[in-house]
Amino acid sequence: MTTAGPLRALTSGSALEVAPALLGAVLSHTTPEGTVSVRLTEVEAYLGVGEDPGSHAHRGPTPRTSPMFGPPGHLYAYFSYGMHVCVNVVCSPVGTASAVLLRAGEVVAGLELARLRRGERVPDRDLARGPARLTVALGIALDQSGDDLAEPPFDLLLPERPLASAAGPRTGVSGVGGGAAYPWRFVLPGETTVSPYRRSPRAVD
DNA sequence: GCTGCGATTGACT
DNA sequence: GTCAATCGCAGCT
Repeated sequence: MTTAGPLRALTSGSALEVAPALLGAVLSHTTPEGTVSVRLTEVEAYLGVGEDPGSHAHRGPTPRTSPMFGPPGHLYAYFSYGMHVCVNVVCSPVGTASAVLLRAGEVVAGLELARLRRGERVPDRDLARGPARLTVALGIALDQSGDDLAEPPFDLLLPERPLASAAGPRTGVSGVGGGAAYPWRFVLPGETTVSPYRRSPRAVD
């Protein structure tokens, strides 16, 4: 494991390079209640303007998506379906707007606090399985969008060398072919905390 | 100004 | 397996 420093250099590349490198990384978030750490087991890459119709940045910056156009290594959080918050790591030079969506992970520290946030009856492996669940387990709020992941209350530890990963179709993306047209979902093979694949309800064949 | 829809989840049949 | 909940944003009138 290294500190978040190298993240700065790492995130100057394309989301397609950064996404697999983030697998196995441990993201920590500290609040007055305590610290929760999640080891990332599943991520998804999103590119910028004109490159990726599934990306929020596809049509250019808006107040919501502006953090995606900001410096790399920062957080982009957005509100979805009227009730869920999902988090991305911005990983492109200023103005490029590519990012990596954190889809699932394994809670490796702060288990009790994560259980408190997610509910006592939730199995441990489900605590951070799914993008909105991961956000809740970490206690990240919408107003933290744009914050620097290399600064407190955050910490991001990267694996010393990239782990073996597998690529697959993106989930939850509508349009022709659904997410299958963009195989930019990366997982750690064999992990039990990888979220079940679900095609977008509106995907078109 | 108004309408439709989404990078989802959890509850229910 | 199916379905409702819920709201900000993009696109259109």
